[in-house]
Amino acid sequence: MVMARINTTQNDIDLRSSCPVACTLDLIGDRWTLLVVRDIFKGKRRYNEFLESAEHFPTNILADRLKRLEAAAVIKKVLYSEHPPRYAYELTNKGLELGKVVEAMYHWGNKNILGKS
Amino acid sequence: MVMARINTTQNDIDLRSSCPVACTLDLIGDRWTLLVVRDIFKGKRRYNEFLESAEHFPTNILADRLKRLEAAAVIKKVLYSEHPPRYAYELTNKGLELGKVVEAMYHWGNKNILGKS
DNA sequence: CTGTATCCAGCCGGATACTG
DNA sequence: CAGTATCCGGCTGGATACAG
Repeated sequence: MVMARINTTQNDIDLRSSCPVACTLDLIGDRWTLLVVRDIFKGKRRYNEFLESAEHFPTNILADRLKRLEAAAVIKKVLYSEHPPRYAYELTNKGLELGKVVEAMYHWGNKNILGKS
Repeated sequence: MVMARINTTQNDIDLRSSCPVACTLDLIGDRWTLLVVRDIFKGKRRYNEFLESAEHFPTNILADRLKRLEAAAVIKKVLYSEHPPRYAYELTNKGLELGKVVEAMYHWGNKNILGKS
């Protein structure tokens, strides 16, 4: 059942309910999406930098997640060189605010999975 | 590639890297797991109460996620009636600390998807 | 009520090749 | 470098039936 839909140009995202937690999970509830956001927080900007992450994004998955995140206005592409055109991926305000979620996961994982601090 | 493994009695969970965010996603990075945690925070305790949530858990998915979360010591089963035996699902300390993550998602979804507050 | 079992379509992940 | 395309096995999810 579909409650609503994130209105994007290309990539519609169905929302299951009006619960903010469920909505958020509909957008970022998978094993890869938030790693892109994490990488940008860590200073990465280009496609190849993401590919080099420790978790080894499959390239098709990376391309898909970048599109989804851009469609949801969490990230945006910024042209930073022409001939050939090259883009950098930046967080929007929406994306920057996801920092709280990433941080919470960082602390939780550190303490409750890795047993640090 | 497997970096490490959450040592549980039944349900081993592979970790892709030593990044706390990636580890956390390996455990709760899907569209359903955190909804169980959310429901317990909302006061739900029994199998049927979870099933009645707005998002309509498929019963096999719910059973699987309860097992995973129990194996990872995020929740625990508490016997609260005998004849027939009935269990309530409670959060452990580990689970309670996931509240930060759920809260962060709640606020983010409210503001950035639902457009409230 | 509290699950388990089964079926199945479809998506996801993983690998790899290819293109501009 | 920055992606796109393709292939494929397996898991996920969704529905439903069944059981203690």
